[in-house]
Amino acid sequence: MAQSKTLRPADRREQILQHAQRLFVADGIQHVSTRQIAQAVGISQPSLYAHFKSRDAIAVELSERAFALFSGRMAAAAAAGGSAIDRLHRMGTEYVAFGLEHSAAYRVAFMLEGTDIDVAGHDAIHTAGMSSFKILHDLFREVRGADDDQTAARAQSTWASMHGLVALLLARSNFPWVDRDLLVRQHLNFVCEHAFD
Amino acid sequence: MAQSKTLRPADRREQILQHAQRLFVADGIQHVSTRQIAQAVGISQPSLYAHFKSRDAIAVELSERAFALFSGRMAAAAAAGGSAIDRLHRMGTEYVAFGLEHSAAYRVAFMLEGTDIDVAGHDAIHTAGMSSFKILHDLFREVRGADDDQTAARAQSTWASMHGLVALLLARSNFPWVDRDLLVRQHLNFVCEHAFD
DNA sequence: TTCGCGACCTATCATTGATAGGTTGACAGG
DNA sequence: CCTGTCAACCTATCAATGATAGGTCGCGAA
Repeated sequence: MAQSKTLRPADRREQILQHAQRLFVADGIQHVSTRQIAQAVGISQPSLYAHFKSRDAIAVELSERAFALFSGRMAAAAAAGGSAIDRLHRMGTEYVAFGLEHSAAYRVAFMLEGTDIDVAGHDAIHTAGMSSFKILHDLFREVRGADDDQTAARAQSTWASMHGLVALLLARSNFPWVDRDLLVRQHLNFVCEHAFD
Repeated sequence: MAQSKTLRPADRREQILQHAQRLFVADGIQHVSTRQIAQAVGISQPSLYAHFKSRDAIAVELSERAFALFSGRMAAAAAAGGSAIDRLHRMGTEYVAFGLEHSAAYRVAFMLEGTDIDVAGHDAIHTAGMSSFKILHDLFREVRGADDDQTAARAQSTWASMHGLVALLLARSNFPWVDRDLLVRQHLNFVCEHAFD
């Protein structure tokens, strides 16, 4: 090790997160062991537990950070001008782009099969997800001028459509998809075009 | 054990599958250990390996069986009469109903996060999934009278919308969804209504 | 210079999926 | 009714995993 034997805790923490993120993205969260992470960092496996309560806590922290970004992007997309359909379209674009870019975080937050992580117990992720959905829900309330179950159902349905595209592209990457840009563009157009009918 | 010490292999196999299915549905596939399954059946843990190559092979076999059912239901929905939109609506209804009823199988096939199962290597599931998508794709080809990327994209987009609803309901069952029937009905109406515009 | 805190290590645990090799019950041929 | 073969089953064990216990030693404060 060229580096000094001990590091400031915060720095070591960042170092662990950085290596873990790289490994998670490369191999999938559940295929990365604590020993792999420790080896990449250059410390012993039990030393990880001085910085994180558990293996999943590392994944959760990475997701929390990614979802702070997510919330911001969704809010910005909703706040920017344009018609309601324009705003919805922009939110959808951001949603899909986020899911595909931060696939490891997205999996933890919305496709939590395969980890024991219960998102409900992690406020930062839960809050970011709920507040982002609230932005979407508010848009539907505004346009429809109502706050009933029908309106909520439309918002949830729209979310489901967005999620479905991201989730399928991530989970079945070997499927003979058409060109991804074409698919995403057409899907968003379809979902947004009649969203407020 | 009241039962005879040894069973016909086929019977023991069925017995294992039956108990495994119950446990998988109750606790989630990845939280069920081979020892739990063995104990439920009343045999030793290594004895499972006389009947199945691996733990995941049990989940795969259950999924294969469920997906045989799935293919049949999708084909029947497409073959029944009515307008193109009627047929699409019926397929969507069957799709969502299947996913929610056979959630463990659906997870293995389409949400394979959390297991090491590579569906691509399991022909029965892969074939059932592909053939079911082909039925959907054919419907779009028929209605649009074309077989181009646009048409394929519409079919894939529709699949994504269906999947999204099932996947989110399964993965985020604690979310404050509106009444499930209302949500499903409205989602299907929305997806199908303008599908062929 | 010395002392204490804590970041780090080695050793170890329980649990997991999976394998090796012996044991015994059931059934066929005499 | 014996006897040999086959295989379903068992116990013992493995390697890998996430996690914990307890000792060690470098760094900053006194």
